[in-house]
Amino acid sequence: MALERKSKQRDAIISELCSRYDHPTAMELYLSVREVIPNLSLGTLYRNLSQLEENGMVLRIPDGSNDRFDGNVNPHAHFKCTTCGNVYDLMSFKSDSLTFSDDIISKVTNYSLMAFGLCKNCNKIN
Amino acid sequence: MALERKSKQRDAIISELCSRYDHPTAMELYLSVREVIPNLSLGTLYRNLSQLEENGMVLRIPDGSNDRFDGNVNPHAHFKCTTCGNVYDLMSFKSDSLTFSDDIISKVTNYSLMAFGLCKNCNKIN
DNA sequence: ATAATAATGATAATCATTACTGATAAGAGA
DNA sequence: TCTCTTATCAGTAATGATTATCATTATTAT
Repeated sequence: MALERKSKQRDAIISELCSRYDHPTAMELYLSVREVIPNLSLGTLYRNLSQLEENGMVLRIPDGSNDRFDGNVNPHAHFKCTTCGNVYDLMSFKSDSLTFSDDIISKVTNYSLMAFGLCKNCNKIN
Repeated sequence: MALERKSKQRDAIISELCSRYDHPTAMELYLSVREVIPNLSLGTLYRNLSQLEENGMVLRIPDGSNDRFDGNVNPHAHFKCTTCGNVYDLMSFKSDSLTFSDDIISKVTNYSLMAFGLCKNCNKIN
Protein backbone atom coordinates (compact mmCIF):
# COMPACT_ATOMS: atom_id res chain seq x y z
CA MET A 1 0.00 0.00 0.00
CA ALA A 2 2.97 2.30 0.40
CA LEU A 3 5.60 3.88 -1.81
CA GLU A 4 3.92 2.80 -5.04
CA ARG A 5 4.23 6.17 -6.68
CA LYS A 6 6.89 8.76 -6.26
CA SER A 7 6.19 12.22 -5.00
CA LYS A 8 8.30 15.33 -4.74
CA GLN A 9 7.30 15.60 -1.08
CA ARG A 10 8.75 12.19 -0.25
CA ASP A 11 11.85 12.85 -2.34
CA ALA A 12 12.43 16.12 -0.50
CA ILE A 13 12.00 14.41 2.90
CA ILE A 14 14.50 11.65 2.11
CA SER A 15 16.92 14.07 0.53
CA GLU A 16 16.89 16.40 3.52
CA LEU A 17 17.17 13.58 6.05
CA CYS A 18 20.09 11.90 4.28
CA SER A 19 22.01 15.16 3.92
CA ARG A 20 22.20 15.84 7.64
CA TYR A 21 23.65 14.05 10.61
CA ASP A 22 21.89 15.66 13.56
CA HIS A 23 18.97 13.22 13.93
CA PRO A 24 16.15 15.75 13.61
CA THR A 25 12.76 15.40 15.25
CA ALA A 26 9.69 15.35 13.04
CA MET A 27 9.13 19.07 13.63
CA GLU A 28 12.76 19.99 12.93
CA LEU A 29 12.63 18.02 9.70
CA TYR A 30 9.28 19.58 8.84
CA LEU A 31 10.64 23.11 9.17
CA SER A 32 13.62 22.25 6.97
CA VAL A 33 11.62 20.63 4.19
CA ARG A 34 9.16 23.53 4.29
CA GLU A 35 11.97 25.71 2.94
CA VAL A 36 11.84 23.62 -0.23
CA ILE A 37 8.10 22.86 -0.27
CA PRO A 38 6.45 25.72 1.65
CA ASN A 39 2.99 24.18 1.79
CA LEU A 40 4.13 20.73 2.91
CA SER A 41 1.60 19.35 5.34
CA LEU A 42 2.75 18.05 8.71
CA GLY A 43 0.56 14.99 8.25
CA THR A 44 2.33 14.24 4.99
CA LEU A 45 5.67 14.32 6.78
CA TYR A 46 4.50 11.94 9.50
CA ARG A 47 2.86 9.59 6.99
CA ASN A 48 6.00 9.44 4.87
CA LEU A 49 8.32 8.94 7.81
CA SER A 50 6.23 5.99 8.99
CA GLN A 51 6.08 4.49 5.51
CA LEU A 52 9.80 5.00 4.93
CA GLU A 53 10.49 3.39 8.30
CA GLU A 54 8.32 0.39 7.35
CA ASN A 55 10.29 0.02 4.14
CA GLY A 56 13.62 0.19 5.92
CA MET A 57 14.67 3.46 4.34
CA VAL A 58 14.64 5.49 7.54
CA LEU A 59 15.56 4.69 11.13
CA ARG A 60 13.38 5.88 14.00
CA ILE A 61 15.26 6.71 17.18
CA PRO A 62 12.90 6.52 20.16
CA ASP A 63 13.25 9.66 22.28
CA GLY A 64 10.32 10.05 24.62
CA SER A 65 7.44 11.70 22.84
CA ASN A 66 9.78 13.36 20.35
CA ASP A 67 11.19 10.60 18.24
CA ARG A 68 14.16 11.40 16.06
CA PHE A 69 14.94 10.14 12.58
CA ASP A 70 18.09 8.97 10.90
CA GLY A 71 18.82 8.45 7.22
CA ASN A 72 21.54 5.97 8.17
CA VAL A 73 19.72 2.65 8.48
CA ASN A 74 22.76 0.60 9.43
CA PRO A 75 22.24 -0.53 13.02
CA HIS A 76 24.31 1.73 15.24
CA ALA A 77 24.20 3.19 18.73
CA HIS A 78 23.53 6.78 19.72
CA PHE A 79 24.67 9.16 22.40
CA LYS A 80 22.48 11.91 23.81
CA CYS A 81 23.97 14.81 25.72
CA THR A 82 21.59 15.46 28.60
CA THR A 83 22.73 19.09 28.73
CA CYS A 84 22.30 20.28 25.15
CA GLY A 85 19.94 17.51 24.03
CA ASN A 86 21.88 16.74 20.86
CA VAL A 87 22.03 13.16 19.62
CA TYR A 88 25.21 11.83 18.05
CA ASP A 89 26.11 8.64 16.24
CA LEU A 90 28.43 6.30 18.10
CA MET A 91 30.83 5.29 15.38
CA SER A 92 33.05 3.26 17.68
CA PHE A 93 30.30 0.96 18.84
CA LYS A 94 30.35 -2.48 17.31
CA SER A 95 27.07 -4.33 17.23
CA ASP A 96 28.79 -7.71 17.56
CA SER A 97 29.86 -6.69 21.05
CA LEU A 98 26.25 -7.35 22.06
CA THR A 99 25.38 -10.92 22.91
CA PHE A 100 22.01 -11.97 24.26
CA SER A 101 21.80 -15.33 25.95
CA ASP A 102 18.68 -15.10 28.10
CA ASP A 103 16.46 -18.13 27.82
CA ILE A 104 13.31 -16.13 27.18
CA ILE A 105 14.76 -15.04 23.83
CA SER A 106 14.10 -16.99 20.67
CA LYS A 107 15.61 -14.50 18.26
CA VAL A 108 16.96 -10.92 18.38
CA THR A 109 16.31 -9.00 15.20
CA ASN A 110 17.25 -5.49 16.18
CA TYR A 111 18.26 -3.32 19.07
CA SER A 112 18.15 0.30 20.18
CA LEU A 113 21.00 1.60 22.28
CA MET A 114 21.09 5.14 23.61
CA ALA A 115 23.86 6.28 25.91
CA PHE A 116 23.31 9.41 28.01
CA GLY A 117 25.85 11.78 29.40
CA LEU A 118 27.82 14.95 28.75
CA CYS A 119 29.31 15.88 25.40
CA LYS A 120 32.69 17.56 25.09
CA ASN A 121 31.16 20.80 23.84
CA CYS A 122 29.01 21.17 26.96
CA ASN A 123 31.92 20.12 29.15
CA LYS A 124 34.02 23.01 27.82
CA ILE A 125 31.28 25.54 28.42
CA ASN A 126 30.45 24.56 31.99
CA MET B 1 9.96 19.80 46.67
CA ALA B 2 9.27 16.10 46.27
CA LEU B 3 8.89 13.12 48.55
CA GLU B 4 8.98 15.23 51.70
CA ARG B 5 5.94 13.60 53.21
CA LYS B 6 4.73 10.09 52.89
CA SER B 7 1.42 9.18 51.36
CA LYS B 8 -0.49 5.94 51.09
CA GLN B 9 -0.86 6.56 47.35
CA ARG B 10 2.90 6.64 46.78
CA ASP B 11 3.43 3.66 49.05
CA ALA B 12 0.87 1.68 47.08
CA ILE B 13 2.48 2.66 43.75
CA ILE B 14 5.97 1.61 44.86
CA SER B 15 4.68 -1.54 46.46
CA GLU B 16 2.79 -2.60 43.36
CA LEU B 17 5.65 -1.77 41.01
CA CYS B 18 8.24 -3.63 43.06
CA SER B 19 6.09 -6.73 43.37
CA ARG B 20 5.85 -7.35 39.64
CA TYR B 21 8.31 -8.01 36.87
CA ASP B 22 6.35 -7.20 33.72
CA HIS B 23 7.36 -3.53 33.32
CA PRO B 24 3.86 -2.06 33.26
CA THR B 25 2.87 1.09 31.44
CA ALA B 26 1.45 3.99 33.43
CA MET B 27 -2.09 2.87 32.61
CA GLU B 28 -1.45 -0.77 33.50
CA LEU B 29 0.01 0.31 36.81
CA TYR B 30 -2.88 2.70 37.36
CA LEU B 31 -5.47 -0.06 36.93
CA SER B 32 -3.60 -2.29 39.38
CA VAL B 33 -3.19 0.32 42.10
CA ARG B 34 -6.85 1.29 41.68
CA GLU B 35 -7.73 -2.11 43.08
CA VAL B 36 -6.13 -0.98 46.36
CA ILE B 37 -7.02 2.71 46.20
CA PRO B 38 -10.15 2.92 44.02
CA ASN B 39 -10.21 6.71 43.74
CA LEU B 40 -6.52 7.09 42.86
CA SER B 41 -6.16 9.88 40.35
CA LEU B 42 -4.25 9.29 37.13
CA GLY B 43 -2.42 12.59 37.61
CA THR B 44 -1.25 11.42 41.02
CA LEU B 45 0.21 8.29 39.45
CA TYR B 46 2.09 10.25 36.80
CA ARG B 47 3.33 12.80 39.32
CA ASN B 48 4.61 10.12 41.66
CA LEU B 49 6.27 8.11 38.89
CA SER B 50 8.17 11.20 37.73
CA GLN B 51 9.19 12.12 41.26
CA LEU B 52 10.24 8.58 42.07
CA GLU B 53 12.26 8.49 38.87
CA GLU B 54 14.00 11.75 39.80
CA ASN B 55 14.89 10.28 43.17
CA GLY B 56 16.26 7.11 41.61
CA MET B 57 13.62 4.85 43.10
CA VAL B 58 12.02 3.89 39.80
CA LEU B 59 13.41 3.26 36.33
CA ARG B 60 11.65 4.62 33.25
CA ILE B 61 11.93 2.43 30.15
CA PRO B 62 11.34 4.53 27.03
CA ASP B 63 8.82 2.79 24.79
CA GLY B 64 7.39 5.17 22.22
CA SER B 65 4.55 7.15 23.70
CA ASN B 66 3.85 4.44 26.28
CA ASP B 67 6.79 4.44 28.62
CA ARG B 68 7.14 1.48 30.94
CA PHE B 69 8.34 1.45 34.53
CA ASP B 70 10.60 -0.83 36.49
CA GLY B 71 11.08 -1.13 40.24
CA ASN B 72 14.54 -2.58 39.63
CA VAL B 73 16.79 0.47 39.38
CA ASN B 74 20.00 -1.43 38.79
CA PRO B 75 21.10 -0.60 35.24
CA HIS B 76 20.12 -3.50 33.03
CA ALA B 77 19.01 -4.14 29.47
CA HIS B 78 15.58 -5.14 28.22
CA PHE B 79 14.14 -7.32 25.52
CA LYS B 80 10.83 -6.59 23.83
CA CYS B 81 9.02 -9.27 21.88
CA THR B 82 7.65 -7.56 18.80
CA THR B 83 4.88 -10.15 18.57
CA CYS B 84 3.32 -10.10 22.05
CA GLY B 85 4.73 -6.73 23.11
CA ASN B 86 5.99 -8.01 26.46
CA VAL B 87 9.18 -6.53 27.89
CA TYR B 88 11.62 -8.77 29.75
CA ASP B 89 14.73 -8.10 31.80
CA LEU B 90 17.97 -9.25 30.25
CA MET B 91 19.71 -10.85 33.18
CA SER B 92 22.66 -12.06 31.16
CA PHE B 93 23.64 -8.64 29.91
CA LYS B 94 26.61 -7.09 31.65
CA SER B 95 26.86 -3.33 31.53
CA ASP B 96 30.66 -3.43 31.56
CA SER B 97 30.53 -5.03 28.15
CA LEU B 98 29.65 -1.57 26.83
CA THR B 99 32.55 0.72 26.08
CA PHE B 100 32.15 4.13 24.52
CA SER B 101 35.22 5.69 22.96
CA ASP B 102 33.84 8.30 20.58
CA ASP B 103 35.60 11.62 20.83
CA ILE B 104 32.40 13.62 21.13
CA ILE B 105 31.78 12.04 24.53
CA SER B 106 33.00 13.63 27.70
CA LYS B 107 31.21 11.31 30.11
CA VAL B 108 28.58 8.55 29.91
CA THR B 109 26.32 8.47 32.94
CA ASN B 110 23.62 6.06 31.86
CA TYR B 111 22.32 4.04 28.97
CA SER B 112 19.15 2.50 27.67
CA LEU B 113 19.36 -0.72 25.73
CA MET B 114 16.31 -2.41 24.25
CA ALA B 115 16.66 -5.50 22.10
CA PHE B 116 13.78 -6.46 19.81
CA GLY B 117 12.85 -9.85 18.52
CA LEU B 118 10.78 -12.95 19.15
CA CYS B 119 10.31 -14.52 22.57
CA LYS B 120 10.20 -18.29 23.05
CA ASN B 121 6.54 -18.23 24.01
CA CYS B 122 5.54 -16.63 20.72
CA ASN B 123 7.90 -18.88 18.82
CA LYS B 124 6.08 -21.95 20.15
CA ILE B 125 2.67 -20.58 19.23
CA ASN B 126 3.47 -19.55 15.67
C1' DA C 1 -4.05 21.25 68.76
C1' DT C 2 -2.61 24.40 65.31
C1' DA C 3 -0.29 26.13 61.41
C1' DA C 4 2.24 25.49 57.26
C1' DT C 5 2.34 23.31 53.15
C1' DA C 6 3.11 18.78 50.57
C1' DA C 7 0.17 15.82 48.30
C1' DT C 8 -4.17 14.61 46.42
C1' DG C 9 -8.52 14.18 43.20
C1' DA C 10 -10.72 16.15 39.59
C1' DT C 11 -10.40 18.28 35.52
C1' DA C 12 -8.60 21.28 31.92
C1' DA C 13 -4.80 22.08 28.92
C1' DT C 14 -0.92 20.64 26.12
C1' DC C 15 1.39 18.54 22.51
C1' DA C 16 2.98 15.01 19.39
C1' DT C 17 0.91 12.01 16.45
C1' DT C 18 -2.88 9.86 13.77
C1' DA C 19 -7.18 9.78 11.18
C1' DC C 20 -10.24 11.77 8.05
C1' DT C 21 -11.79 14.21 3.74
C1' DG C 22 -12.03 16.31 -0.53
C1' DA C 23 -8.57 17.72 -4.03
C1' DT C 24 -4.49 16.63 -6.82
C1' DA C 25 -1.45 14.14 -9.65
C1' DA C 26 1.31 9.72 -10.89
C1' DG C 27 1.34 6.41 -14.19
C1' DA C 28 -0.84 2.40 -16.52
C1' DG C 29 -3.65 1.24 -20.33
C1' DA C 30 -6.62 2.64 -24.39
C1' DT D 1 -2.39 12.00 -26.05
C1' DC D 2 -6.38 11.14 -23.27
C1' DT D 3 -8.78 8.97 -19.88
C1' DC D 4 -9.21 6.30 -15.45
C1' DT D 5 -7.79 4.56 -11.15
C1' DT D 6 -6.13 5.57 -6.88
C1' DA D 7 -1.84 6.76 -4.28
C1' DT D 8 -0.64 10.86 -2.34
C1' DC D 9 -1.51 15.39 -0.91
C1' DA D 10 -3.04 19.75 2.07
C1' DG D 11 -5.83 21.00 5.53
C1' DT D 12 -8.00 20.02 9.61
C1' DA D 13 -10.28 17.40 13.27
C1' DA D 14 -9.60 13.78 16.51
C1' DT D 15 -6.86 10.99 19.55
C1' DG D 16 -4.27 9.69 23.43
C1' DA D 17 -0.61 10.08 26.64
C1' DT D 18 1.15 13.28 29.66
C1' DT D 19 1.31 17.66 32.26
C1' DA D 20 -0.59 21.71 34.62
C1' DT D 21 -3.98 23.92 37.49
C1' DC D 22 -6.54 24.45 41.63
C1' DA D 23 -9.41 23.79 45.52
C1' DT D 24 -9.32 20.35 49.13
C1' DT D 25 -7.12 16.95 52.20
C1' DA D 26 -3.64 15.13 55.06
C1' DT D 27 1.13 15.00 56.99
C1' DT D 28 4.22 16.66 60.24
C1' DA D 29 6.89 20.13 62.82
C1' DT D 30 6.06 23.19 66.54
